[in-house]
Amino acid sequence: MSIRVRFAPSPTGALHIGGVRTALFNYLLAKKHGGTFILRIEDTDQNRFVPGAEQYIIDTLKWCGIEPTEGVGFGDGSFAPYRQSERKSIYKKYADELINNGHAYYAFDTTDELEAMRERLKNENHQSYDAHSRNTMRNSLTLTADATAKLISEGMPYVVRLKVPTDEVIEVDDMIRGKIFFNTKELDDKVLMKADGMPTYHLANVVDDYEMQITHVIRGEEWLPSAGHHVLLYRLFGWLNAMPQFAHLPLILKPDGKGKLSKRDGAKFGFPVFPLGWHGDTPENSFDGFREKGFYPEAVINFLALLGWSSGTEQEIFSLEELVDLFSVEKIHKAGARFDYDKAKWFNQQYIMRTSNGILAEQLQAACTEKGYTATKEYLTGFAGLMKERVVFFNDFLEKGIYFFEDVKTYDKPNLEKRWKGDNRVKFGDVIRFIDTLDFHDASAMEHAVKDFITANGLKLGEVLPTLRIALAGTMQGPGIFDMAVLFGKAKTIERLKKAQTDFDALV
RNA sequence: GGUCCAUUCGUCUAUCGGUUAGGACACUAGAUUUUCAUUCUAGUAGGACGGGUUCGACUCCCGUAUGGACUACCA
Repeated sequence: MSIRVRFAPSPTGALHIGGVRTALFNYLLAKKHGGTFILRIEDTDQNRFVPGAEQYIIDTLKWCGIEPTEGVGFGDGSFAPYRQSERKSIYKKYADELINNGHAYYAFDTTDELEAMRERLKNENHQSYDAHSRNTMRNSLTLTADATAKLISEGMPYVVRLKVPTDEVIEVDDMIRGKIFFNTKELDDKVLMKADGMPTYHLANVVDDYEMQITHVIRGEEWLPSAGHHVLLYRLFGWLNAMPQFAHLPLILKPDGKGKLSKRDGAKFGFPVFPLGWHGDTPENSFDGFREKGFYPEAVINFLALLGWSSGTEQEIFSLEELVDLFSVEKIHKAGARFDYDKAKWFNQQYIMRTSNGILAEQLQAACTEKGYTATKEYLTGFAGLMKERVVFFNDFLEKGIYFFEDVKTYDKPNLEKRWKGDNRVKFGDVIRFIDTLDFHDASAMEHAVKDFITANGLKLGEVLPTLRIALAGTMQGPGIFDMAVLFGKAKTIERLKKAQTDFDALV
């Protein structure tokens, strides 16, 4: 049987980076075995539904290059619909089946009654709606069949609850953690159908995974505690032989290790926690994502893949294809992994350095257009070659390399003051005139010629060279002086040098 | 409180009973360079604790501690 996995997020806002990793691991398992990767939208909570969230999920998967083979936004396959809100009647059917078999029941308790029950049980270990307390509540177990039917016909709101059997052991076999056991006396009577007619996660998830013939459920560790309920449902439905294999992924933790990474941590720690930007209704609810920050999707994927998984080798840089090839659920680490932004940056830097100058030039062309810069492909190719080892984010190219596109507006005054004096200052014009006589094609030849000229004229390399750099770039940082000069061309270089000479005199 | 999960350098991890416990990020130092970056070299740093099992334990078992998740008509 071929593998079928699903990524099943809830459209309650921007997709968290942890969700992206869950999607990635599902994708990797599917691709590795030539299986099917499904996107299912779990929109059963009408109160938390956020417009645009579904599209955000689709856009994210596309940007990351981990596209599902079927599901919302990716084609119908043969198991549509993939939106749970469109599958209500299916859940109703199965809930009824459970009720008819005595495995579920109607419950009419109001919020107040539920609170009173919890208050009453405060001093006991079982504070929940379970085998201990259900006989004290208002439900079809304590009411007669007639009374129950009457309440329903009168329009009394009700939920359907799972009737958890007493004192049985449920075994969950997790691919990452091994066997986990739950005693049903610790399990509560989970709500299966809500008063609004929508199923809860537990019912919808199990029903859909069964109906969609899911073979492997890869999801976050937060689902581990309710996995017992899920296995119970498979058993009660008689689906045990079709039950998927479970793999509960370790959580992605905050950098300080205190709890799982949450969306507010982005602002708190100063890095993105979302793949793409999100425009909420208020500025506080709007965030930049990895994409806006200047990350490459390949770097984000690589980084996320190694957060909780390792190939077992010492290789760190993996293409998606390599990840697919090497992936195995058994190699997933058990413990939670802290989010390490420094490492994420390192990955991005690696990807930028490994991207060809030609491709970078194409990407830069678009960025330049946005900023109103005009530059030839040839110029941008040269620029990319000079700058790519000096940037971490793609956005750094135009920020750190602004002087490749605009005139130098400010000079590094402290560093200039140290050198703009004596012979260096006096003979700077001579240096410019000499440079003007050179051929601007070979940076290394220029460098030798200028250095010879400098020493031959009794000047110091350590004084002249930095001033040339500041003249051309305004800053002490950046590519080789003559690499820049060649790229700028003679006219622009000489123009900048001459202008700088006047500016320097005014400044220092 | 209860249930469940976890625990190797600061961080991400390798190790599937016998290793000088390896790599990467970060950090420090040095080399290279006109600067920055890249690159290279070197260094600091680790098996939570206590019991077992075993000839031998980071590795298996138990306990403790610590951390985490869950404990909604949210997912």
